[in-house]
Amino acid sequence: MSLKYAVLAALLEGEASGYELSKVFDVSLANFWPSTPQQLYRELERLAEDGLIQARVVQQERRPNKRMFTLTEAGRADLRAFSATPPRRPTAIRDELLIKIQAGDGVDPATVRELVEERMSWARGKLGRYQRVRERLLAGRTEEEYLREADRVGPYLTLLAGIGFEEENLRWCERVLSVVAQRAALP
Amino acid sequence: MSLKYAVLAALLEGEASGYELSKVFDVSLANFWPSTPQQLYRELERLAEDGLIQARVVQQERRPNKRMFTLTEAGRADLRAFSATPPRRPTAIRDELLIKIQAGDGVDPATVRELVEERMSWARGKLGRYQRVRERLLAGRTEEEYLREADRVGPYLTLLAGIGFEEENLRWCERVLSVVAQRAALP
DNA sequence: CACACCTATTCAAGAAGTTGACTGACAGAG
DNA sequence: CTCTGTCAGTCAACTTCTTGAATAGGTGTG
Repeated sequence: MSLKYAVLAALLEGEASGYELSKVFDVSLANFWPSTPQQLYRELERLAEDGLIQARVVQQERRPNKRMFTLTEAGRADLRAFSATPPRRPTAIRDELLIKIQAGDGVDPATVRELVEERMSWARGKLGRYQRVRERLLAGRTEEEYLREADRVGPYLTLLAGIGFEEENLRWCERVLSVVAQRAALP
Repeated sequence: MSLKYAVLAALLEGEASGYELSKVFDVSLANFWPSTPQQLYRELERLAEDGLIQARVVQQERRPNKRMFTLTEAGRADLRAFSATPPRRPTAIRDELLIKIQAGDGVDPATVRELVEERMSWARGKLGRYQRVRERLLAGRTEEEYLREADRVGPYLTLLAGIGFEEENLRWCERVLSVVAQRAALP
């Protein structure tokens, strides 16, 4: 149900093709609303049917044709209405690693350490990508300037959420490593 | 696919009925693997069929009968194997509020503030419940003592993840409030 | 004493999400 | 010159998840 609004929100950035959206979702919205290309294409189909977005076929020379989608006024209105109402469902996190850690007392400490370190390097990668997105948004301005001048701050705020989440993730991983190390050193 | 292991991990705490599990999932595992009672009952069915858990019917006087489930040795082994392999899929977060914030520049600031404050009070509630679980686990001991003495630290570590997550959530909310307030004060 | 909520689970239907393969042309690396 | 990768999608089959309701006695609230 909310994928719909995630797509509409992504289109606030301007016209995009399904393919472009699937890229955007990968790097930016993936943080809080993961979805596969297939889901996107289906959703775009539906949204176009409902008149919330408009499709326009772009003929291309040496590439497959593509359909570019734009928000309609109806789409904007729907999105605004959605954004002004409280979420019906609580935040859902699904993290396999946490299951593994929950049951990890039965596993040898070296293996646990590897799992956690893998997570850490992944989180660092993600943080790096977030930082690059941040630079691009700021475009040389300080954060203060940006927050005063920018038309929209929504994308920046959600980016901060992503950054904060990964940083917290890293702190937690450190904690796990230290606990595991200490226990491994005992009897 | 991983609900399976979430259930097995929950049964490490000891025998439980489907109903009890659905409660446990609500307060503790809900943090990283949400699921509805229906999913649990189906999963328990399957696990019992596969011999990873054992069912035992308990006749009750003034209550409906219940089936209590225990891990079998096969279940324990399967869970151990799972816990020792790297997660195949990355952490997935689904947070409607973030969509609303992403598109929130079109909404009036007072409404945004309300949404964020609602989230904050919800997060505080969750933190409170986590703290109570923490007290129960520590059972009067200091954290250090607990980490040395306890048979299992997995549940404690995932609890810390939940606490850290909600705290980070609150920090982010504060940030959003301050940005929104500052922008509302401008032209 | 009425009404709502708790225990304990099951059923059915539908929506949402996942997986994997297919098309077909071009661009760049080795 | 082959091979991999990118662009821009579509299709089908499948699994998982969500929603809502049914059952039915018991316990607590106002």
